[in-house]
Amino acid sequence: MTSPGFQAHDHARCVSDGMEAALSYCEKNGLKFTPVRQRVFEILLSEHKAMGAYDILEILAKEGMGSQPPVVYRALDFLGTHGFVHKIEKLNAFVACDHPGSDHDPAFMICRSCTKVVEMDGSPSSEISSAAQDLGFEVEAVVVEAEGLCPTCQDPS
Amino acid sequence: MTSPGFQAHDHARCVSDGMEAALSYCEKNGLKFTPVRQRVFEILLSEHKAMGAYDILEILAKEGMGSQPPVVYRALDFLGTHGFVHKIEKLNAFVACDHPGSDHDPAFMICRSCTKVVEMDGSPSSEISSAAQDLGFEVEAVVVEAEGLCPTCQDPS
DNA sequence: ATCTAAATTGTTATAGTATATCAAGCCTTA
DNA sequence: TAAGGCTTGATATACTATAACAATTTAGAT
Repeated sequence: MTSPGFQAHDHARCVSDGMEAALSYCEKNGLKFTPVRQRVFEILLSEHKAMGAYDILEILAKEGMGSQPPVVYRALDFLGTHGFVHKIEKLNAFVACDHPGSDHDPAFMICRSCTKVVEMDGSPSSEISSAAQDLGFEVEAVVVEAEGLCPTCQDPS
Repeated sequence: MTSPGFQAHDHARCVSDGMEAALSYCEKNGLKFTPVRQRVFEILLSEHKAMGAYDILEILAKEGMGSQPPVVYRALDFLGTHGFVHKIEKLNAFVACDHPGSDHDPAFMICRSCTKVVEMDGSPSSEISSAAQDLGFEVEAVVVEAEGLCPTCQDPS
């Protein structure tokens, strides 16, 4: 599966494929993909944008699926642990991922205008690992977040 | 000035050199390096660790330099704008930098055990720029934060 | 079938991080 | 010295996240 980047694409596929991948991953691994967890993932899948936990909670609340912060944070914790969503540290917000379970260190491009987020593939930066090695530092996790303007938002067309 | 990395070093020099560099930069550029700003910078220089805004505020308060959040956040904003400190997004915390004014995109190694932070030099990751170019994304700022264990903390000596 | 243990959810409360707003003070310079 | 701009003081509030414990559901063992 290749990322559509910032281009227009058949987004319904993103949602259904992502959901299916997660479902089958959970089944294979004996994980409980409960209604709240599914719904939170679906909400995040519905756009390639980062959403705050409280934005998600608001939607859940309207649908009667729980109205207190722990509900959404617990779902996000589950989804994050199993690689279905990632946190964007720069924004204190969350995005869906479509590589369930893979233990990758993601790297992101974040448009500061339309807030769309694209996940880049490939382990970020051998430069980091070599700098770390020089200092004897043992890297366990890496946050890489590039903020800027997506093609559409560069164009005032 | 080469970074001492995670090694022992004459830390008094870090503080005095950092302070001096900031003072002269402010003088050159007509910036007001007021007492609160200086003190906040000094507090952050005093250890190569990230500190939360409220930790800093607590120290300021004890010294009678202002006891409300805006005091410290405004100082941090000033220091950040002019490149004296950086925010560690992963920790919601701040570290001193010793390259005043340089408009660099810093990259960090953060020890999760002792919380020491080392800033790496060199623009992080040409891999990011090339991936961005492929998608037509215009990068304005990059966050790179590697979390792990420093040499000392790997050793249970 | 039923009991038990573990995981999940509900709920309340609170901790931690950050900013908006407006009033007051201070420098600078014209 | 008056005017304007930057800096600080102070109050209030918004936003993000977790602790703690009770209630419920689920899955497995007997």
